[in-house]
Amino acid sequence: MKWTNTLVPTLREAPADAEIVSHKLLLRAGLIRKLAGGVYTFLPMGLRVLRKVEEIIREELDDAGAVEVLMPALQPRELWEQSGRAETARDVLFRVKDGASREWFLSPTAEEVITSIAANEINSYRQLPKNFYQISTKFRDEIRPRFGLMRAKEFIMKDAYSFDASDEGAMASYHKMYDAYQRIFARCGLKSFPVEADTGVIGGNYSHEFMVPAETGENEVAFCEGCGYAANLEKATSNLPATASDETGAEVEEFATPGVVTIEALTKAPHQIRANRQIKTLVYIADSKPVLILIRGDDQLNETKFLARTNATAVRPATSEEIFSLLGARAGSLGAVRSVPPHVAIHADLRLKGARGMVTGANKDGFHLRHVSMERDVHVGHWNDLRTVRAGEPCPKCGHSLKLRRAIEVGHVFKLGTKYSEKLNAQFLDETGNRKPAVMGCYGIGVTRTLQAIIEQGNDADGIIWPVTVAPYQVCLTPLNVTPGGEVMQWATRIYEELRSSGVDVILDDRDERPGVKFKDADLVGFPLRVALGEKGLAKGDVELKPRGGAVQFVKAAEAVESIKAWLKKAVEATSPIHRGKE
RNA sequence: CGGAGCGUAGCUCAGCCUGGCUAGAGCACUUGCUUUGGGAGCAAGACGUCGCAGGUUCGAAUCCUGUCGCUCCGACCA
Repeated sequence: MKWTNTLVPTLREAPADAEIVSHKLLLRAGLIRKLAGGVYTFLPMGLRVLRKVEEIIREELDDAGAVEVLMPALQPRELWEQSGRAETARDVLFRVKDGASREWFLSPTAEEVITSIAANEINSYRQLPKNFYQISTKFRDEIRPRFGLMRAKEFIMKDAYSFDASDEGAMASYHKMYDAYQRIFARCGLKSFPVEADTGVIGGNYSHEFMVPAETGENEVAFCEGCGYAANLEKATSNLPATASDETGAEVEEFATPGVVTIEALTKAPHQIRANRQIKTLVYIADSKPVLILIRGDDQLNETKFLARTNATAVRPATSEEIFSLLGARAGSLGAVRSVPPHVAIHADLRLKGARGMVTGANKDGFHLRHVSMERDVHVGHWNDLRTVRAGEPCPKCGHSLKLRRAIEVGHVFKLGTKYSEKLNAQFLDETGNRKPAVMGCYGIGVTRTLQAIIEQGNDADGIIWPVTVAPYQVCLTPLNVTPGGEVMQWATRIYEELRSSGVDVILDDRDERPGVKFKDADLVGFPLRVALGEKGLAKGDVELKPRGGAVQFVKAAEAVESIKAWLKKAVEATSPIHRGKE
């Protein structure tokens, strides 16, 4: 490709609405342009990267036995009603009506469609297992699009769905995808790591997210350097000792605490009750039913864990009016010992199990209770791990100290089970002639997000540093004098043609610009190898090879093509350290 | 949806508080000359519905009201 033939609108300054480095560089390097919040056009350089990431995904998934399909973005509303998600996913669904007022959803994902295909086309265990994938535009009405491609209303996702005859088969499919993901991200030059993820109402332990460490990531991950344990903070647990029981059987006693409405305030004089001796009482509404949640005073509720432990589809904190009408007291004086209506379920964090001599609200404004024993005084209906892990707590597997870090979620693998196959009748006949629902898994990769994560991970003050496997062009040929027919252009053209005919991805910067401009642009866009040709060098027969972020080396012009190919070969190998077990 | 901020040239921004002549600068763009190994210099030029609508006023980019859009924090995130 000749530079003057394509469009690479680089910017010296980043548009003011870009906040994080990868977003700025996407704009400055001319990869994308914004049409509206969360909606972007891919310009030639951006599209080339996107296609390369997609191609890596295709190669690895095909290799892992998945097959590509393409499902419609327009999906009939009725299908989503069948799965129940017309309601549960309503907030993210884009709805459109056709001329006959029929309602359609723009696909945010495709479990419904693929499962209906399976329901119609897969009838026998002989056809299983199957794994279908597609790479397509997805739509989600994100409340708040963010950071360019990181969270967009319209984005490109690879979604895959596996169908198996048995649970063991589903696990095998799951692990195949898990392994493929490791290779995909490694080949994209990304340092990524899998973490245990929340599985929501479906339950089970078979969900992993693939994370790219980044301060700007929207996820927080707990991990252990001792044994490799890693989990999304929404899911992470730790191995903390139980709450000590200070005291023996004294009766519950009310005491006045005027004006004290926080855990913090109760730790101070005159009460001086340590936070870990307090019970925090939270009121939530789970699908319109009020519930009490008890957490130790020094702990934080993990809403995701709580949601996963109820059968509710949605939970939210109760409003202050709801709290008052339920318990007759305001937040700050709440407790689960007295005046709790019998229909209200009480959930408690496991860390409170067996705790005695605790302090909690009296459900009477300005009063608390002391000498509270969880077992004796509180009717806990559900004991679960509901707290949020903190850095420094012992790893649940090996006891080492846990660390926390922020990360970008680029992929997710999930064992679904039979939830969708049951609702949408994706059944098959097994060896014995019995009708069974297929056991499903689903697997997503945010392709556009992955692209941005690569930039977030690979950049410096000069611009993007692309891994050679996904760079828009692997080589940027930079003649410093573009006079037609001149010696520099003659050499540049010859090398350019030879590289192209041997399949090297090369862009020829044939602009009549000063060298500084060309160098700055090449660095900004981030081509892995820049080959500069100037009159001075050519007088000695030399051209200059400069890897992005590396040192210059001179090679003879006549040997330039071979040197470039050799460099690329090494670079590709270095980016793909994980080799497939191919015969 | 709650909180905060911002909308002036393709990009970055000044001007607004304290209303006043023809609305500015840098970069980018066009033409010419010079320059030519890390975002050149000089000269000339083109580019604006000051987001939009209404109001106040002799007069509005500037003040007021409404509205739309964008960004950030929070809530939310199959």
